[in-house]
Amino acid sequence: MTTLQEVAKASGFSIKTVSRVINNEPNVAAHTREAVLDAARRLNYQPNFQARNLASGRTNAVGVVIHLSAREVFEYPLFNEILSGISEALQAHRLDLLLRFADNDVRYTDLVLQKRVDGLILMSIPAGDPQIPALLESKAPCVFTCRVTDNPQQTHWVDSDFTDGIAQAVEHLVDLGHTTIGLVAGPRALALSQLKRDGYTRTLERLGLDIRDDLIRYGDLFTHDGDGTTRYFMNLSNPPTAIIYNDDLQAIAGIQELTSMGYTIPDDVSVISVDDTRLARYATPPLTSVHQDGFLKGKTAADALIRLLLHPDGNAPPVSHQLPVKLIVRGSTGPCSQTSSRNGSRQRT
Amino acid sequence: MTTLQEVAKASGFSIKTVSRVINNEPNVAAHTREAVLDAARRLNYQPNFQARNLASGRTNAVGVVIHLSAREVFEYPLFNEILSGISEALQAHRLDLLLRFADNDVRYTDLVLQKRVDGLILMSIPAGDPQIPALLESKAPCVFTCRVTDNPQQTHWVDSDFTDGIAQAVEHLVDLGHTTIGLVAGPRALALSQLKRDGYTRTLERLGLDIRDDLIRYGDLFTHDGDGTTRYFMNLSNPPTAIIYNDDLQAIAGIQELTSMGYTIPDDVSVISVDDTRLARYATPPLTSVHQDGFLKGKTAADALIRLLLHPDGNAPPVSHQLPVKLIVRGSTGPCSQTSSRNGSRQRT
DNA sequence: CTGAAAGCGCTAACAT
DNA sequence: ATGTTAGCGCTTTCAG
Repeated sequence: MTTLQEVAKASGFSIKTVSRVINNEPNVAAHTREAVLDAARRLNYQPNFQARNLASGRTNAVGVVIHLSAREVFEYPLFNEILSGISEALQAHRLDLLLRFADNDVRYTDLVLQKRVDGLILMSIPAGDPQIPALLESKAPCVFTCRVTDNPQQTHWVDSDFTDGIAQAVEHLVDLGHTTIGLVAGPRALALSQLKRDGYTRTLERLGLDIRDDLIRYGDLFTHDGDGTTRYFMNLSNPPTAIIYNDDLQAIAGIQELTSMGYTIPDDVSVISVDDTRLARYATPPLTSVHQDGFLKGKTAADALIRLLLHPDGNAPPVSHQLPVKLIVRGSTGPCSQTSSRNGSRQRT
Repeated sequence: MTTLQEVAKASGFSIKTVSRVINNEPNVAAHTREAVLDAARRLNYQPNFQARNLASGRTNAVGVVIHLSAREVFEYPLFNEILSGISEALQAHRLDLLLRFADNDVRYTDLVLQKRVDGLILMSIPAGDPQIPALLESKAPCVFTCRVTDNPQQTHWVDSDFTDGIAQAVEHLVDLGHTTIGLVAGPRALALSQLKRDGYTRTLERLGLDIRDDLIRYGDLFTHDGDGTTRYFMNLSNPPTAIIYNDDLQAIAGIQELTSMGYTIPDDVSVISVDDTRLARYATPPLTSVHQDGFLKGKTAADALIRLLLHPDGNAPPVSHQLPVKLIVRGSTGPCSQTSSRNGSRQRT
């Protein structure tokens, strides 16, 4: 292991001059620079990041924290897209990417408190997570890829506009004649679940349709419908003719459940999913889905964090990015087969 | 930021004693330990990893290097499975995971040379990669998830037994009456391509069938068949009745190409893919595929690396792990529709 | 059982 | 344009 010291000795210059050359700082004579670089090359010098980091107080690494297990993360293509976006943004700034799966109360604040990374991108952190207060108090640069509901003003975040997404989904279904629509939101503690609920109720209200509490369910992410939500819906005395699931995986599981119960999709029940990952396209039938741009989400979050790292804006107000979403219509939605008094008479507002 | 120094002062003990307590070293009186821990808690002490790493020479982080772009990696589910396995193994040893996408000559040797990580797991590195020699020379702990053909003895590796996998695929096809089988291997520079070729030729030989060079093609990974291999095959004067593609994505693209050319799968052409990721199950028709266990591959590689980190076995011979694979038969393969003289008369060896 | 001193390899003032 | 001097916060000898 060659050190700056040794390069200094070999080149005949001081350690500081060598440091300047290695770090491409100005104010070094051209021939000095050459001589130093030559010595460095000869000795096969490599700067030691540990030392550099300790002395400078920076790590040139960013932590990505996901509040799920590695398996869950990698089973759902959306995270891959997000990670891909993050990774691309970081690479452009030569920042390293430290991945931390924080399921089961795994700590993540130590990443910044122990100076392992310069900042964090946090994904799917539920409201009320006990580590959040300490994190915010530490003033470490952080960007959340979803809103943390209990600290709305205090964090930078980037999120997709699920309220609008569900609104588009509901409108599409109502256009097809559906008036009884089930909504499977995610966990209550995630902001996205509340956003979806808002989009659902507001749109039904706006279109003058009834809102039934028994048609709104909360649940897990990605769960393969082990919770029986689909069965619950279809066993209601007045079951929905369309169901909006929380994500593609849930929708696929829901369709399997519906099929096993004897329903045909979309003839008997229309199904809409959210996220529109690759899974939506490969499903049978292909899913009508609310598309969100995972790559952009990741890139936007990373760029926001990079900005924080470059310009530590003491107390500037948090920045938020709301990304647009778009309903992609495929084969899992169709006209409502049940004649309904509202059918055909609905007026668009 | 609280330092050991400050905890020492607050607790009235020396910095070394505090260090011992923090690191759970023996030879500290119980009440001393209590007093120190108490002070540390009061001051909200967090060890600084940079300093600890610099002093100890270890980083407690492992680098994962993939010779593909972030997009490519995350588009293909196999890598997710591998990463998931790696991540799980590392987490058990409280090692951090640094991800590096090394497409386009991105450097990765600096990760170890500059002491950012303690060791590397390398994926999909082609033979002849110019960074390999320096890496091996540095003696840094490394595990490859595929064999690097030009340094067979010098590296630890874990790989799936593609030779056997392709053998199983060929046998299955021959059982179905196919005697003209196309093979699309990966890039020539990857060991897995050679392994597949070996499995192909050896099995045909063993079964007494002809080996035609024009039925073996090399190509990229995951390419969506922009290279026209499928078209090339079908335009041969004696085209194959079955094709083994390099991976699930290629097989899916191949099926699309075959379909657009008017062939029906599997009635006209049988198709087999390798990897058996989720994509294989969702494809239409579902793919007959050579399954490899990505999670296990990742976990095995990480565990091998961890062993190297814990027991730096100077010059012990490299360890290799060959993981079993298994052909999963689904709907993309069927009986050969062409009458052939060999049909039905073949004897299993 | 506990402590003092000497670095790890680099950066960051402040000289010159 | 170049060099000197302190540290960064911790671990590691080696002494008590």
